[in-house]
Amino acid sequence: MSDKKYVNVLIVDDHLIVRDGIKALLIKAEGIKVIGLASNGMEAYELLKSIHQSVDVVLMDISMPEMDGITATHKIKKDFSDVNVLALSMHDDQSYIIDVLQEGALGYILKSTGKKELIHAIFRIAEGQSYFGKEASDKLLNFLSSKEEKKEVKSNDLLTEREYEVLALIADEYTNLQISEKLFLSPRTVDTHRRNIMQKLNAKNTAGLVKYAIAHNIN
Amino acid sequence: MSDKKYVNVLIVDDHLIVRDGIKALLIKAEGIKVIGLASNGMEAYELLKSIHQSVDVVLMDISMPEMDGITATHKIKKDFSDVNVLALSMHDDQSYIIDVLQEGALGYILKSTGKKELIHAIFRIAEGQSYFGKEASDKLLNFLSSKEEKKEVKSNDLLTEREYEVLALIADEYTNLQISEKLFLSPRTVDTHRRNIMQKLNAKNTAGLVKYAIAHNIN
DNA sequence: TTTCAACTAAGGGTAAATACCTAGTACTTA
DNA sequence: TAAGTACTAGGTATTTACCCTTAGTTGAAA
Repeated sequence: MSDKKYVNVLIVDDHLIVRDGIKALLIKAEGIKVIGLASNGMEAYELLKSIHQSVDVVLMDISMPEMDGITATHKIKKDFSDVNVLALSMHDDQSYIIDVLQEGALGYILKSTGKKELIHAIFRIAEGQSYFGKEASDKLLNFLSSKEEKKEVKSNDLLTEREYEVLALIADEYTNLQISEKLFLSPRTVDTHRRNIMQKLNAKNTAGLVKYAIAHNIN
Repeated sequence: MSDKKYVNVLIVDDHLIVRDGIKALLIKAEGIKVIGLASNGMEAYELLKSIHQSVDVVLMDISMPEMDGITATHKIKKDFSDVNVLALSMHDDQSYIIDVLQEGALGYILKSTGKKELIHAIFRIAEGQSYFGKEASDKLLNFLSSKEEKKEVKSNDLLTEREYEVLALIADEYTNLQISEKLFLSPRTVDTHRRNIMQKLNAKNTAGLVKYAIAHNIN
């Protein structure tokens, strides 16, 4: 992108107002051009199929319906490795940061970041360099200094259809028994699903499950 | 505001990018002027102390640190009753909608709403009329047709300091026993707090508590 | 065609949460 | 000074969640 005139940006966020807002923000920034908008990971991926040659930076929200930002980043880097991803999230949870960076995002900043820092980050990412907001840096250092690395790294499989279904009902305050009735399953099966989900997500209990469900828009 | 030239808007949201984004959005809208920004309810309230005469509409996010949008709306309508509030949220949970409307907000729209609808809503609210996005309308009808009205209405007390503290730890995946150790309490006391919180929030179990905690930025 | 993942289900536990109840102390407010 | 609220904590019980393990079926992929 060294000799291009603009950094071409694709904004991915499920909230229209946020999307339009960031677009309006970036329009006034010199050297940046918003060339696309998508409301979820799937849409972004489909859009990139036709315009990936002209996209320099994807501004990627993490929590979205249809396809979340982490999955989308994975698919994008797999198929369009020349497109750089900057994760933009409200969450400063260590696991999201780690996850999306493992999928190939070059940077991570919070939505509570200022306009200046956003623009700076976009230019950095466009050059193929990394950029982390303060919170992301802290969490990263925290992660690197802990010994849990391997454990966490290998636990990034997505949930299965059935597991998503069960998780959604858990987050909706259903008990295992109620879930089993709703899904025509044995309570023991629901119990098994529940514990499998907990293991996959490194959740200690229901609280952890619900936090994941909300962050990933599962419902 | 009938003979003013502009609808003066105050934007309240905890995410700087969202705040700046909406501002950039509205700047291009004819007849609307963004005259203030605040990053939480407390800041908005303090700001209104000096400029409430010139504010027509407060665009109020629901989930914020320091002081959430529901509490802020309450304080604003109490002290500056001529200022109209339009709630702007990512959540379409019935309880938030009901809560903020009970505190005096005139409208409720989601962040997934489009720019056009946002601007339309702002003009409606500025005129003292109500405006609800589709999702809010649906939930409202749902609420009105249910018989739980009184039960829900009377259960809007805020939690106490201690209860917030306990709730935060619950959402952080601590068990009652761990919480009791952290706060130097008897496990029975934590249990009592937990059940009191559940009653106040109409939560059925831990899942309900965590959902509330996240939506209200308790941590 | 066998290997694997997803889905199903159960035995046999322990730990934790949920429910209903009472009750003391400390502090504030009417 | 009486009433109320927050905070504390216990008794007693049931229900639900959580843990470890095994295992059958199905369908898809290697």
